[in-house]
Amino acid sequence: MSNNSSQIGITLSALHRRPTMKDVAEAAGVALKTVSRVVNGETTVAPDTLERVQEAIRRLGYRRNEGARELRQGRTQAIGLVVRDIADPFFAAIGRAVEHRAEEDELVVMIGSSHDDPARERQVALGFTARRPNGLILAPIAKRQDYLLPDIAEGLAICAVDRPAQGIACDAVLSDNAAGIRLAVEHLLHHGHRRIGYLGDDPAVFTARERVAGFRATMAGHDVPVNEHEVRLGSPGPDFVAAALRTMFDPSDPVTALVTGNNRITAEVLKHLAGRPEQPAVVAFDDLELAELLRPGLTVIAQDPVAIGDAAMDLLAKRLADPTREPRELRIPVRLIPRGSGEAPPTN
Amino acid sequence: MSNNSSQIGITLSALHRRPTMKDVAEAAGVALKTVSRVVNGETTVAPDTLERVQEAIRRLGYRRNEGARELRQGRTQAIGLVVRDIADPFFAAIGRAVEHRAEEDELVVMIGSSHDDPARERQVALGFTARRPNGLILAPIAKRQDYLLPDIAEGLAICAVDRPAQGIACDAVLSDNAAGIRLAVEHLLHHGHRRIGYLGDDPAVFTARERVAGFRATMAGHDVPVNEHEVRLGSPGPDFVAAALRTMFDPSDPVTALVTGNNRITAEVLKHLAGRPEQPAVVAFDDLELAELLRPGLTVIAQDPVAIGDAAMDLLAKRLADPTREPRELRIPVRLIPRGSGEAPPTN
DNA sequence: CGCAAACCTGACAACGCTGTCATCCCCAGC
DNA sequence: GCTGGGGATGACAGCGTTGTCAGGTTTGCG
Repeated sequence: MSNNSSQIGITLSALHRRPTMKDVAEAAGVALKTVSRVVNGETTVAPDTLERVQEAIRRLGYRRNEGARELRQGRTQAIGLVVRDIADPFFAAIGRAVEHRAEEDELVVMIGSSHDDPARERQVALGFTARRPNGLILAPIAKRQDYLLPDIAEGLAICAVDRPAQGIACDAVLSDNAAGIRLAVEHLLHHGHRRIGYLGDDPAVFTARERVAGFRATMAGHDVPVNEHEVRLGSPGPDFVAAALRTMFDPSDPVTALVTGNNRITAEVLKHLAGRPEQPAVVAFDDLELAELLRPGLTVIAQDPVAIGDAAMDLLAKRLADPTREPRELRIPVRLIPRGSGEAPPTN
Repeated sequence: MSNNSSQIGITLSALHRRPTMKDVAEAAGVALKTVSRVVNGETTVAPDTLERVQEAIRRLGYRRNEGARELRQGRTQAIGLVVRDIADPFFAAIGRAVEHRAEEDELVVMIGSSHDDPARERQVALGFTARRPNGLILAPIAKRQDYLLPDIAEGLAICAVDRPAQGIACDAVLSDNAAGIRLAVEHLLHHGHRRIGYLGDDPAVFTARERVAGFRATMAGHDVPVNEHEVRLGSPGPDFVAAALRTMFDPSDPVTALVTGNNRITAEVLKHLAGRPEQPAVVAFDDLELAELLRPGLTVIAQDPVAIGDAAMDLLAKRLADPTREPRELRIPVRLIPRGSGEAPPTN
């Protein structure tokens, strides 16, 4: 190796070159192709040849170079996973599911976060597709994903999660956002609340739109009027939440319950409520880790990220098997986990 | 393409073959090698040639096949990351840091979980190294990692995190476990506690040993006697925790404070304490997401997973630059986040 | 004008593997 | 003894890229 010269000082096993099929073939006294047959478990190898080759593989510690194999075959046995933030428990759980399924098929999972930046989404996704993976699972942030069109044309299977993709025809796995909020609202209505406030994310976000629509639809379906100043949408943050709560607790007509539209808003709301006299019933979209430790308890609408990841892998497999199939949009059910909040009648 | 025949029904852009450098070269009327020069930003290309090639690249939508490049160069521009569970917030945060650094260097991150299974650790790690990545970051679970010796000999940079690796010489980045527990104990001692219980993980776990050793050392350093039945080590779980608490709250001589050795134990302890009359001061190793929402507050020893991931990437870079350097073990400081618990004097 | 140096370009091999096809051998069957 | 067929093996090309080296053209300068 050329860099041996710069490796002065290395003692014994100075940077050994990996054994290749060629090395194994020489050691076993067979042709390279025969080694390939053995490595790939083809059955047309005579027993004693097989034995000799396997022995040489063991002796040299040979392992197949997947990169070379994949170049030859035109596809990398891998799945790209682009999420908004892998440190977000929701996406981490999706990642776990994807990884679990990938392992069964001996696929490598390449992971990256967009951190809600459209340019990064694109950069990370294209960085993955340049490796020619079998599939790409993507939590879309950018307005359009049409930068993936060439990859799709070339046979890449794509599945959107959390939000649908735009500008490309691909499968998608989404939570049933509206139904989740319906569960939350009906839980509160059922226990006697009528003055219910809603705090949601910026309506530019797809899921936020679906959730607030679910809120309005459910309230309307039960003939409960909604005061517009009790439906507040904005970027989660202390200022937004503080202002929203101030309006909702206007003494002339305070709400008795709150529905929060995502976990960042929930956290902010709970922090604010700790310092306020009003203690409205809160039902939150998104489960919180350790929510069962909170006192009072917090009733939540839990998404099912593992089911989402699983379903996404299913859809990828189906698309790889039949690239012509119609793109499908799957809705994963959410469920209400009652932990006390909203189960007492309104207190004012 | 051979599979065009099976693609009956595809309309317009039936599975296009990706353009290669050869295609670009033909389109631009230059040699393949010149395209390579342009793609790699070499400066020895005449301005008008450059222009022609770039135009052809744009027109064909050419993107370099990283797999082929990496085969040629012998290394995949990638980092393998094997953690215990990517859905664990601690490892997810390490993942985020690694990914962030990797992105700067245009490295792909391959991620996988061992789920505390030595065989899986090995399988996942070897699956990654078969792709010849630049580096591997590993949270060791298996007794020994010597299955990686061939990869090391071939130039793979390895860095252990969370726990040291065994059977191989490699860098490691660990939390300063003993110092963390010292902070916890001294926090309690400082506020008047003397009867302090310790609940830790199974001593088979490296970090658990370091932490309980920190507990004993600190108590001894302050001349506070330790009752053996108040130091309980075992696999986190309801039964273990319930039994441990029963002993510690023995009416004849109950503890007034508890130190918990990891987050699973902490969660279990808090659940149990909610149903008990005793309300000892708890200081926990590992921060909990949303711990600030808990009432009463929970003082914690927070590890710094982002710093761990960062440091691991640093060490990999240094090792790649100089494969002969001595392996180093880095200790990342932890810090105490006071949130109220343990700040009042003992109540019994 | 001549020659070296600098610059630009391309032919070719190789990275490690697999697909295709050819070859060889052995034995059954006539 | 000859042919056919099937099983075992190997030679070779090629996946898409980059490193090496050689060749050709231009420029600078004595």
